[in-house]
Amino acid sequence: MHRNPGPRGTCAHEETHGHRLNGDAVESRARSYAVSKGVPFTPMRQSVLALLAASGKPMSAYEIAEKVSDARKLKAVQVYRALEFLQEAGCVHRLASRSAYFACDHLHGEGETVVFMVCAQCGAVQEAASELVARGLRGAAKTTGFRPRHPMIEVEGECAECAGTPER
Amino acid sequence: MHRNPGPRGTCAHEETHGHRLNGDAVESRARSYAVSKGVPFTPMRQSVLALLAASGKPMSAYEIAEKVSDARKLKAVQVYRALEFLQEAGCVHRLASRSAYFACDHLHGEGETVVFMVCAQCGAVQEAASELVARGLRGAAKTTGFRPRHPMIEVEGECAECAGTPER
DNA sequence: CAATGCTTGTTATACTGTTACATATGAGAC
DNA sequence: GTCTCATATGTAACAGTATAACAAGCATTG
Repeated sequence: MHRNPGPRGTCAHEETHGHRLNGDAVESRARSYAVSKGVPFTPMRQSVLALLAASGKPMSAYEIAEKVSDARKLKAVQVYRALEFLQEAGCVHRLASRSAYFACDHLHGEGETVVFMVCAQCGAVQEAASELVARGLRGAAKTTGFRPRHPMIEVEGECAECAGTPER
Repeated sequence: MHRNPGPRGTCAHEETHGHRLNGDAVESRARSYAVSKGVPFTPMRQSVLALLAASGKPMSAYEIAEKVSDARKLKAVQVYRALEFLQEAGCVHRLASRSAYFACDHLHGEGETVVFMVCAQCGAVQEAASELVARGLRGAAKTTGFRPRHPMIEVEGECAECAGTPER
């Protein structure tokens, strides 16, 4: 499961996981963050996170608003507020390439460079932390003095499942 | 007629250039593309490209519509149409993280992995083609069978100029 | 000329995200 | 208890981004 090519020097840790995630784990991380900030983990936040975690795929804020169907129809702004909290908590990320949000149970380290691989067909997201990519970015940046800030990168492509099912 | 930058293999070729670009070069590439497609390189397309090339920074479609100031006020939809052509021609890229478009005179090879470094402060974009990043992505993808399609990645950070001028 | 194919002009609309303000709720201070 | 304060929620309006649909223009070609 874990490939570790281990190119010399600093430990290159390559970890990958798919879109099946542990809802309880991600929620407990959100709760911890709420406690650390002294703010409540409200039902609103819980609902949005639970929906994203259960879906396992990126959703737009308006999709979320529609599908958080505990009777009440949420307004987009409410969803955005919940998402803001969840992003701060590190439980949810935004995919700029799709203007969509998805839950993630991977606790990202401080300087870690995370790669989000987005399937163009089914929308599933896989994450991987790649030290090799991180080094490549640092190398590219060094020549111009650029300082990478949020090393979160998105790559479009085709997941294994969709590649195996060409014309659906 | 696409030139394909040769040095490949295991050798990591790192090429970088800033946001000063050659307006004539990028326009002639657009013209070549137009010829190859048998469509005209119209004044509309020329204006949008010229503005982007002269600015050297990413601009939103609506900004472009305002600033293409040859008397006529462009509608957004017209700008989007021009941008569509220019993106196909490879002269303009879209920055998903900012919903902005910028001109680029770098002819990207087929399987090349390009890194766009976006300064969070001034908005300037620097490009670099990194073979090391490409290898990292392939490695990360291989573990899950993911096939990267459009290896164009965006990294936010701080450019050397802005880093040297902390509070402007 | 007529037909075709592409570009442009115009209107409308959908999607994404934020501002502003009123109200509610919960925890501590008195 | 109740006052106060900070935060969360509800609501409306709006700003910004992007596309759809269709009419009209302008080439080139048969």
